[in-house]
Amino acid sequence: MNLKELSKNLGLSQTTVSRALNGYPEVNEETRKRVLAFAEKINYRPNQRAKGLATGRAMAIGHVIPMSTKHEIVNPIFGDFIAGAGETYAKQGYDMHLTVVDDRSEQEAYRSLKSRGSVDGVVIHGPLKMDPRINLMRDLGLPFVVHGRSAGYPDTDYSWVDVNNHQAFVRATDLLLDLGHRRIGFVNGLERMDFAIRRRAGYVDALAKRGLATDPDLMRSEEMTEVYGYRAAVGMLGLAVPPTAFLVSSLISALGVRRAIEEAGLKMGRDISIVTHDDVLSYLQNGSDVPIFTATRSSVRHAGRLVAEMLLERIAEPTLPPRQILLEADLMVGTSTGPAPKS
Amino acid sequence: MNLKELSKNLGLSQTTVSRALNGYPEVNEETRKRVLAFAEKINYRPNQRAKGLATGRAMAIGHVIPMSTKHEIVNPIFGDFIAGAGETYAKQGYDMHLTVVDDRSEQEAYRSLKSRGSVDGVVIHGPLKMDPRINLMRDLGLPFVVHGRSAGYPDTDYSWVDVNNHQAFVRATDLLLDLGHRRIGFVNGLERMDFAIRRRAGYVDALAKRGLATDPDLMRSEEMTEVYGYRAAVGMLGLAVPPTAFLVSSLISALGVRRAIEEAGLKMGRDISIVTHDDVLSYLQNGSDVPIFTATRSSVRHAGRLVAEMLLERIAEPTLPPRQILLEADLMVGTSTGPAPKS
DNA sequence: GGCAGTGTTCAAAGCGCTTTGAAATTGATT
DNA sequence: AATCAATTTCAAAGCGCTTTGAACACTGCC
Repeated sequence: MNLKELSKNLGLSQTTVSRALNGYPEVNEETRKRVLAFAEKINYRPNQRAKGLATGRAMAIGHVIPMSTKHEIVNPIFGDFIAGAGETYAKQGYDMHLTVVDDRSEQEAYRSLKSRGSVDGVVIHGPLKMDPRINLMRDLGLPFVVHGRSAGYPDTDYSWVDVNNHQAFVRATDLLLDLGHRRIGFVNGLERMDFAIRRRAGYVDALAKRGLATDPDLMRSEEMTEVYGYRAAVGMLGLAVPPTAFLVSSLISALGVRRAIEEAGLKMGRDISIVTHDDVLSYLQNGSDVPIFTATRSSVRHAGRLVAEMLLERIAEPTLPPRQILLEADLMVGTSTGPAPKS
Repeated sequence: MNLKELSKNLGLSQTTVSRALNGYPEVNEETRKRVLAFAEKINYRPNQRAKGLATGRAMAIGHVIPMSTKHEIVNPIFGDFIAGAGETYAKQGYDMHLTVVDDRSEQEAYRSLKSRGSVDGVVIHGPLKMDPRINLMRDLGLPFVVHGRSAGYPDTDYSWVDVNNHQAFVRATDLLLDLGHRRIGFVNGLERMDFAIRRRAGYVDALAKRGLATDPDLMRSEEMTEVYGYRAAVGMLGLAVPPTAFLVSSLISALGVRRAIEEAGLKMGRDISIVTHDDVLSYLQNGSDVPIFTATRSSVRHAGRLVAEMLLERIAEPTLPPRQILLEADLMVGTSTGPAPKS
């Protein structure tokens, strides 16, 4: 059933019915009630494409998921982020449009979204340092919000929601240093990613503040899988002077680190400490009452909600200046940390 | 730039340009080349909504993700499934449409997708036993493919792609039985889900075949998180006669089971065995060369590709009879299994 | 009675595309 | 030269909605 038939059935013009349904004031209250009641009864819902064509708005938000052909990893935080954002979209009547692309054609994907008019705005995931997508979005005139930040652009130039990664990793490192650890293995994410750069800086700065130098043998950077965490830890534990603690960028990799530790016959929290970042993924809680891992914690789902809200706000008021939200991570003490063993 | 302007620039009618772009035969080859070249040059892309309105096809596939308000879990396999499906969609020019809904309004979400004309078909995720969505899809006349199956409907009545969960869990249980285990703790997923029912049946049948009874104390069913695996294992290990092996429905829960085992001072593969199901998630490989866990293995990403292919095929040929694919899981022996310890 | 103002409804145009049915052009055939 | 068929192009209608500008029906007021 479409608007035409609907209005014929009601003995009204399409105009009036459309206005009644969309809450315009120039409709008699009686009439509106009658229209709404009937529409409800027959379960009428306007065709989204036709509506979009007429209004020029897609009522949809685009998410582009790059799928590197090399390291075929799907970002594990993606599901939770989407869940948070999707909640907000649903509330405001927006749809979510997903595109999976191999990383070579990512820019093309954004262009295509714009020129085909499929979305009113996009979320930029996993920003790199000086990410070209930010300039691309500006050129395209497509509203966007970045989940994370992109060093190289002034922070106030675009809208983003980010965790204070630097601060979080300074605090995490400080905690380990306070416990007496001096050799801290750093198991970071891919350092083309902005977040990983900032975490590394936090780690390095915290060491420097106490006059400690970094040791390249104690710093790894990779896609954050469980196996990577395991390998990195095995490697570092095999050093002539192994670390007494690990600082890890993801709970998933931390699971791998723990595996390596236990395989080496060491006890986590006694022989060796771990601090990790925890994105509070729903299927991977960090323990229940007492956290397993001491962790910097920030919910990616909550970030998803915030990003979506900010983006919809920008779409509604495109002239507003860019907005930013910097979330502070909690530092939760769990059972994975303890004083450095006397050597 | 739209079709109207484009054709004006070319000195042709919209009709001809449209046909040239869409590969219709009744266009002079010269003309087609000229049109394609120009369109390429100015980077023209037809407006998707207008196209959809004119053709009646949305060129989009819907995925509805229920977000239970109670146990706020996002299915961890979702990312990988989407990656697989997205690949196929991209190849064939389809978009992906996501809706996040709380589970009470799930049916409404499907109705809405249909009546608003947002999608040409949908994928049904996480089917329950006798899942009402299957009948709903039929009523709506919306093409669909189920990822999994729904007991209660005849298998040949609808299209699905499923893993042979029963067979996989028979084999897994047999393996443990062959190793001499007699008390096998079963850490299953939610048993309203079809896959969990079948796995349970596999476990029960394998025991029965050897004349062994089930013990309710050794069977748990929950949402498959890490913490659940941990708690379930802790509980069972505390029994008067604890199990000597665990059969687990998800690698993530298996990580929790391992944690419980190690916390109890036991060694996995020697004191106690684990067999788990492994969905081959990209961020959670089951070890590298030698699997950590002995596991029944079936790639959810591959399933995503198959589901997408099947759905697009159904959309193209709606009169074709339903098709089914039953995937057999591999049984990979890792380091988590060994003979039952002598008691 | 005429006018302005208000409230309510409507016909028709337009969003950007596809597709139908007709027209124009060409070449071959009689 | 006339006819026919095949090839190529076009104008216009239509997809289902919104929105503009006009019309209609009241009311109250001079």
